[in-house]
Amino acid sequence: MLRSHTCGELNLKDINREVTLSGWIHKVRDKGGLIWIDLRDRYGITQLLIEEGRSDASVVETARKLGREYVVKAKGTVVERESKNPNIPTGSIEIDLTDLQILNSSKTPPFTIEDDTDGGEELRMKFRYLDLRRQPLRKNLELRNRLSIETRKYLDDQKFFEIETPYLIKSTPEGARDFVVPSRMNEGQFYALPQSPQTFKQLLMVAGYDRYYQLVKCFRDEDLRADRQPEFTQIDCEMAFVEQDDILNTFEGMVKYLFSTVKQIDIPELPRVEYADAMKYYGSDKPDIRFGMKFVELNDVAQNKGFKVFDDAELVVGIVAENCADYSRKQLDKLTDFVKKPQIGAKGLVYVKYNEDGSFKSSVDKFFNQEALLSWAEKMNAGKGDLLLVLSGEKNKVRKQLNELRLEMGERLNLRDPEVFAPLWVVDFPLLEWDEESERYHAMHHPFTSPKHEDINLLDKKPGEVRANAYDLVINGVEIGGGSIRIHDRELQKLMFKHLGFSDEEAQEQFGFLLNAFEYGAPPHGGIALGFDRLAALFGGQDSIRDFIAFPKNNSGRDIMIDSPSVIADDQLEELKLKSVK
RNA sequence: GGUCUGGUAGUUCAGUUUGGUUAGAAUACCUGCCUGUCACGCAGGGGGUCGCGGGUUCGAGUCCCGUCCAGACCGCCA
Repeated sequence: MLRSHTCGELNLKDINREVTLSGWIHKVRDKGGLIWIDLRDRYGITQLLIEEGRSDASVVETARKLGREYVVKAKGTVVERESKNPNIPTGSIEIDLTDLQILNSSKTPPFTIEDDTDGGEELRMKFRYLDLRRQPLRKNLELRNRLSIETRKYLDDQKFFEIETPYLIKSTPEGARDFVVPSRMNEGQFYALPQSPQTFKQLLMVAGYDRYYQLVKCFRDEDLRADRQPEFTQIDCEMAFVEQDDILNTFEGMVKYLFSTVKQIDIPELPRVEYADAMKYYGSDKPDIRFGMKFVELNDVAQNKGFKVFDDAELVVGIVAENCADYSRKQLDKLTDFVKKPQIGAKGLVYVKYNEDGSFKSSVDKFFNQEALLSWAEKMNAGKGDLLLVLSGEKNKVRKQLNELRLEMGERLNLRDPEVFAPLWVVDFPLLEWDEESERYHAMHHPFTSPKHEDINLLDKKPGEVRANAYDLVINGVEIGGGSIRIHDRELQKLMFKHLGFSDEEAQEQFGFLLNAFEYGAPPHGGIALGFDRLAALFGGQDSIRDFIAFPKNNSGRDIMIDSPSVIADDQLEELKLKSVK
């Protein structure tokens, strides 16, 4: 027998029990006459005890040969420790060894297998199987596992049906770049890996499976980020015979359920914020509402006072940083540099200090007297001791810039606690979005999203103003999910394709299967997809999804452990007709 | 495609601003001592293509040019 117990379960109730443990050598503390060994497995650490003179000589001899990460089998008796360690669950006992066998040796690992490892990012990726031995990574995967189980439980309770959809599908020009797979049996033709099972789940609705879900891998050949991987997992859902509220309520329920079962946190009713308001008050379609600092537009009090920068601006807008009037010149310069970074692109930053004595000190004192600045403060609901930060410029740009500044200030003022969760729905997204490059409208969500009924007549005249039955789930400034009520009418779908610049032929060629299906009794339907990796990272309090995926890719889309992607052999290429025989 | 930051011992970093003797620290590793450790302690030891290529210079880890790699971000991500 290799083990009778794991390394995480023995305690005082097991005293005198004969046990066999197997695991990895975490640490050896050889005190001369006494040797302690920390034996580690997935479940925890148990201390082994060897006493020179009393323990078997062969056990002492074996113990002195051990190195870090050796795999051993250890037999002995559970005894109470003379000096206990309150920091670990097994800290009151140790195993008085009678037998110790080396099951496998190990090279010295290139980094320490500790919670706070000395290993750098790249090295840990290369030896991912060692990194995964560390407790923080193990806990992340445990959390991910918990989330997937609870997600399935909730959806199963709600009569959802998990159905797998194919990974080898058809490439379409809309959306992200596809990963493609050559077909050996169909020379010169390619499959695409799904960016999402979108059309298949809609076809399942036509087929009558009115509540579908799938924890599914999706693939997008786009550049990576801390929260973006080329292959990622979605909780993909679709429902038939529903309106927007039915979907929001169902998945609001799921969000609450997950927070309650996995994090023991009660989430109150989710606010529903219109896209236009999110942009107006937060400058973002994924606002972080853990803190206030909402935008206040200042055009009426700040323009026409002789300050040309403001007078020429489409929008003058600011935020209030509470109790920051004592910011030094240096701190304000740093904030100015921050907004002037090329990635943010503001021309400058106007500040107004509302001093404790009621006076104002600003970067625009030349143009605005105390009375004028007081009117700003009143409009912004600022009090004594507060700092007003104001940007101006073209509306969409300045909102984006102030969003960055707001998040930065939230960070500086510790208002973005990773253990506080503030989910919300952002609703009424625009249906279409102008794309400068291709000079046509693109679907903001995807081409199957239905327009709001009352806005359909705007499609021809003002397509940019048409709102969609589309919604995002946003938590702590992270887009966790998005969905929409779909089009289920063939003619409306054809009309949408027309507005997206598809000819009838192109629409038929690429999405004919869907349009055809809509002729056979498609029910009203809609759905949502949640980014599962992001959800796990959010629950784990981290910004990067990488350590919530067992084997992630690096910044360049490479797996540096297995060294992929890689070149393939000539005969493989020939077989796929990707290379002609010389 | 772009911007920024970094690459020095097994590992994590300091040193580069202002070129100058034998490139340091911590940790890991090895040896010895140590009977209540648990970040064990003490003493000693080994360990370097300063990412790579070129240039400037009497002299380059340090300055210049190029290049590769990694990370963050912008573009991109329906």
